[in-house]
Amino acid sequence: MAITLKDIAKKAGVSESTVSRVLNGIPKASSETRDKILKIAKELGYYPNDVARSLAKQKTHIIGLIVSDIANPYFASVIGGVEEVASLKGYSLIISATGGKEKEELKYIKILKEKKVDGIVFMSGRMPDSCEKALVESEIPTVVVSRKVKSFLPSIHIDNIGESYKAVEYLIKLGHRRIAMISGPCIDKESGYHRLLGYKNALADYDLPFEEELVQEGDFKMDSGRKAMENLLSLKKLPTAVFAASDAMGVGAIKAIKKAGLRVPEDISVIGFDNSIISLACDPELTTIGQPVKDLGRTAMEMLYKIIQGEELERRTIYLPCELIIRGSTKSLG
Amino acid sequence: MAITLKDIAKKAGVSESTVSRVLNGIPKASSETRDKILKIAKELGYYPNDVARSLAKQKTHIIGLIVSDIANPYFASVIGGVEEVASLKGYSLIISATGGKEKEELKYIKILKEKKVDGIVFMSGRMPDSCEKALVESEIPTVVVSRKVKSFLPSIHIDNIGESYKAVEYLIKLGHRRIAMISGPCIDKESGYHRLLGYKNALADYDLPFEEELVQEGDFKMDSGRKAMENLLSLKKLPTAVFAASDAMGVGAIKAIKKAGLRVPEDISVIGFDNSIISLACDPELTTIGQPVKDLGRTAMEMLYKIIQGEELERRTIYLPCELIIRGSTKSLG
DNA sequence: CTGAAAGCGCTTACAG
DNA sequence: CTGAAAGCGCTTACAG
Repeated sequence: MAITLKDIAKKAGVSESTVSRVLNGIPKASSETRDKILKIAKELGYYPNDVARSLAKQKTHIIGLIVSDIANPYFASVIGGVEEVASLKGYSLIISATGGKEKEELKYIKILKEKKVDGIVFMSGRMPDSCEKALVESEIPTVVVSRKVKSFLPSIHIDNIGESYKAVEYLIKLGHRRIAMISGPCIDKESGYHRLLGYKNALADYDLPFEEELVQEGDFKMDSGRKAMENLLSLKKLPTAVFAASDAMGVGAIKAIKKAGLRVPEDISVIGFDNSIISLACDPELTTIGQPVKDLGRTAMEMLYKIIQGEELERRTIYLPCELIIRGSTKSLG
Repeated sequence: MAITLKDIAKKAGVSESTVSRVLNGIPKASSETRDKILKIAKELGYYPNDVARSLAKQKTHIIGLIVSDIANPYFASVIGGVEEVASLKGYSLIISATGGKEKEELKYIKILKEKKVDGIVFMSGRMPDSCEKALVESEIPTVVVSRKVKSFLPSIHIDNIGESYKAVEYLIKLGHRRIAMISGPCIDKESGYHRLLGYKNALADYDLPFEEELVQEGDFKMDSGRKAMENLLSLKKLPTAVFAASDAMGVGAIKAIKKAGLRVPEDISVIGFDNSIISLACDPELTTIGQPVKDLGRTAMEMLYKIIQGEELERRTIYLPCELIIRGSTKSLG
């Protein structure tokens, strides 16, 4: 059985209240009783029961994190950022993986409510209305990562449209005119549809025609990028550059291009999105849009902390800038 | 304010005890009161306060996970496995990142004790005596992942010596006689020293001489593999094959080899360790030893669950087998 | 089948 | 400066 306040109180011949105050550093004890209590606590190897404290204080100092897949390096990095700041502020992190399934998401929101977490970071696959409703109704301070919200819930994003625009614009400025895109699934609003939109916008602004055949849809994974590129390579008129909505698809594209006997970037330039580790592993190394993954997590947790503290958020929707990282997979045309 | 048992009891005109029993499905209530209580609970939108329940039951249904770096894909995958099984068994996961620092490790062990977690999965960088002592003294059921322990603490591993042996043996059977190794830091007993040991053992068993100059120490990251390979390439007599103790270093080695104008695997074969995503991103794709990362996590959690349930563990130390995955970076000699 | 009571281990006004 | 008491929201013998 663990040592409790009562044990210390008994041994010190004082009340539990006094022990509690001393141990919490509330400065209303004579240094005499103080020292005695501290000494006994140490002797007995006392450590507080945080469950009891949470119940009494109505605060758990736990943040709940809902994510679709922990093992996904992107989420893992964001989580790393959340954890870093949470730990700094004295919070622990409960992590739940939903596999992007709405039912699981709702289940975990319920569990987190029961666990009385002080806040929630939500970054599961999509953001179904049901989840958003549950989050709002939970009245638990919540920050949403990378998902558009309809309610007042605060959220943090990257500007998928603008950053994609940046990538394509870079290709255009390199002299490319026939630029293909390997997009994500368009049902994915942010990383799918918005990145495609950025591509379209850039083409439009630079008076380049949008051609259906130059857009192939993948699922963000390497193999889908490979297949998408094979399709593009079967076109009568090849593109001179490809914008992939993820590094993995970009790497897949490079593989397909090389397999077809063409060279990157001499024959076709490829640009990715994410700056994940694989963008450095491939050959040539992939030019890409670097997402501030860790900062997304950090900032999410900082926003959450403010809300928990009752502070006003200056902005309920924050966009973090990405960085164009130029490597060997892109080349000026001519 | 959230709805409590008391609210339901009052509205239903029964005692809290009865409400508690009904809500917990303890079958000693007339279906009449039962239905009434359930109905009211639903109306009021009641959900239990798990903190109070934890205090009363002396169980939190929380598992604490101590890891050095969440963002590391290897750990992220293991965590994914732990989470999967934990969730299945009705446990939540608190995750703490230590950066591999002993001080942080001790701090988190303390926090987890205070949070009264039902069990701990420990997979931080090393396993300092102080940590092991703290874990043992905490009396919290604990499973250690990938770290040798001195105490009775249960642990789960891969056989680093044997699996490395397997990798090197494969190269030998391909006809290679001059095989270099890019090892991890030897202060890292398991992934560092033991993998080197497996290399040495294989050489010895096949009557190949061990040559100091063929061993270069890296830090498991890509850049260190590149540098290590550059050193190897400056040898008068080049190796025909290289065993890297991590995929990242293997990829770095490939880059260095290609940069020097040589080919993989025609001139030099390379084999890695881990089967991480980057082993598929590089060119050629890397032959490697595939670690059962997710299963390590799953099994750790299953062991932990048994301990929590008070069951006997058949084996306190479990080794999970790895798989030799043959890809394009290795080639038969001649 | 149901209720009153004690308990889990803390915190925190309130008195003194 | 310190203690008695109530409270946080549950669970669980024990009686009836």
